[in-house]
Order: sequence, then structure tokens, then C-alpha cells
Amino acid sequence: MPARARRHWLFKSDPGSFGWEDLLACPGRTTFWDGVRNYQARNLLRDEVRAGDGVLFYHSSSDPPAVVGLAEVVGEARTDPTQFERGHEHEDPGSDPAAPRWLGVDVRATCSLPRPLPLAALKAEPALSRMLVVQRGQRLSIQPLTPEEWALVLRLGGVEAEMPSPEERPRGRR
DNA sequence: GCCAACGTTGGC
DNA sequence: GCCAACGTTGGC
Repeated sequence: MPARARRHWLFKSDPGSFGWEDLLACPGRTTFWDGVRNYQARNLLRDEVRAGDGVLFYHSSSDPPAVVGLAEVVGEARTDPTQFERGHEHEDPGSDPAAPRWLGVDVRATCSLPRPLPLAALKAEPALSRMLVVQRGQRLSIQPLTPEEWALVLRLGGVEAEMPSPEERPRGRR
């Protein structure tokens, strides 16, 4: 079976609820990406997003909105338990535990962008004009990217290699 | 199945 | 704070 090509995504997050710094502070710089409550995004998690895929971490509703970091998908999508938590803001009483409606996935921070890329900078690049995030009214929280878009965003963001910078590297190795 | 009303997202 | 765009709901 041929290996599946690595794919690339943009994940939106409102830093008022969970931002890049929060991800860096998580154990293993990894968190379960929950709260997706949109069928199109859910279908991407279920059908397209795979372990090892690249993720642009995007701050929405911030000033300015911007791509601020890189992450990678860890493991496969799995049931989002918050849909069944009584009183949770993401509870979905209509979801059947025998056939859960909503999924989440683990993501691990890879590196901060040396130059965070504001939305305006993305819009200024003709080669990025097809990215969903620059489209007016686009609300999808998990968006596919082409390999070319991924590479260009990394170049514009000053990423030379997808590695944690020395000050971000986890301790306790070597 | 249509579509108006509504709630939410998210840039500005 | 405003409001355009969008997705969902629910009456019919």
C-alpha cells in the first residue's frame, strides 16, 4: 500500500479561548483539538486529516489575525468527549453515544513562526489568493492547503526548518 | 423541500 | 461595537 502523501491544514483558534502560547504550555506541547461543531470540518477530521499532517496555527479574532505557529497532527481523529459533558459549552444533547457526532484530534506544536504572518500579508500574496482563510466570509475552522501554499507560508514566516527553535525544544534530552 | 428567522463567526 | 456572511433550525 503506497504511503499517503502528507497533507497540510490551517486550524483556526481564538486566542481568547485557546492560543498558541497555550499550546506551547501543554504537556508535550500537545493538546486534543476539541469543540469542532461544524459538519464540513468534522468530515475533514474524519476523512482527510491524518497523523503527521502539517498544521498552520491561526489566531482568529485577534489583532491582527495571523498565522503564528506550526503544528502537526498526532494520531487519528477520535470521539470528542465534550459533546457528552452535561453543561459543557460544547455539549450536544442530540449526539448519540453509540454513534458520536463529533470528533477531535491531537495536535503538537512544532515551532513558532519567526515572523508571524498577519492576514493582511496573506492577502497581499497573489500565490495565496486561493487559500480559504483569505476569502471573505469564510468560517471553516479546519481548512485544507496545497503543498505550495504551505511552503510559501513557511518561507514568508521565516521558517527554515520545521523544528522547534532551541529555546522551544523540550528539555531532558541528549 | 423551501426559505425566513436566528445565532455565530470573525474581520474591520 | 458593527455588521456581512454563513450554517442551522423549524414552520409550512
